[in-house]
Amino acid sequence: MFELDLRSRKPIYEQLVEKLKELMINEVLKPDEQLPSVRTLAQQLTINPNTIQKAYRELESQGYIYSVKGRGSFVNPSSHIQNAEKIMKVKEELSKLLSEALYLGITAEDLKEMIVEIEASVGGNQADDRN
Amino acid sequence: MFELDLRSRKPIYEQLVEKLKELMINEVLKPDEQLPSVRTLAQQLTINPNTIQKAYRELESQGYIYSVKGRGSFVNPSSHIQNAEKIMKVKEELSKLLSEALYLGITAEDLKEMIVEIEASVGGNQADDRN
DNA sequence: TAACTGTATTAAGACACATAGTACACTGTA
DNA sequence: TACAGTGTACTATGTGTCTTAATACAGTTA
Repeated sequence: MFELDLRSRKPIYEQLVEKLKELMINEVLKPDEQLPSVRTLAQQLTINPNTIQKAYRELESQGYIYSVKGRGSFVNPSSHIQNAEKIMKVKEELSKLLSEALYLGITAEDLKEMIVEIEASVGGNQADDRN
Repeated sequence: MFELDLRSRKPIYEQLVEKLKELMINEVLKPDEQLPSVRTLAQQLTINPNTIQKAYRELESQGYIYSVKGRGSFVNPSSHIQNAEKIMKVKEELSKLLSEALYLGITAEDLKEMIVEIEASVGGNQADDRN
């Protein structure tokens, strides 16, 4: 499914959160699709089930997935993610990173171009998904 | 000078790196200006000098400051930062964050507007600083 | 019932973080 | 030359997080 860097200073469960987010954002994992169970994914990645669970718990608290005891964990449609506070956080992070990029000499035009490319690759199909 | 969250899961030295970067990017700390010594800053923030040193070492390895034994630590002009690898990293981080922002429903127009605002606030004075 | 799901708990080890204390080399100045 | 200030290095210690391991319980599905 993906690879982890066990020697990284970044915790495994955080790497998992990032990778899984990526798969959902790029719609490799589609809305309401079931994620691998904590045990099977742990076996595939040869890491402890508790570590998977920690990642799933984090993803659920951020609104990216929902879990049902006895059934499994599933991708939450992006339109269902609680937005108010979450969007603030992302914007703050973005603000820092954009400032740094400009400081390093990346031009505003470069940055705008990045947005256009990412928007195209990720598919602009969220507009009609809202209710 | 600034505040730290000692109870955060984020290490103090990383918070320091972020805050100091911010001050340099916003030109509160100007090129070749001297930073507080590890001991005085440690006293001001009531944390250990070793922690300050760790932050300074990190900033130096990233090219943001330079240190001279016996004299002090100073802000490195942004045009002197080695760019090749560093810009790649920042662009990768940006790419992830921009994808997430779009996924959460922030529009490309919002993002472009952010860039314009940040560019204005940070001062577009880097173009004529290069050699 | 049986096999699968999520969830919770405790214990242990490894590792990074932060502190404390000490020491050395270098620079600038009285 | 002294002295105070600077960066830098090292060891030791305590603390917290991460990760693993082993169980256990509750709910769902065939």
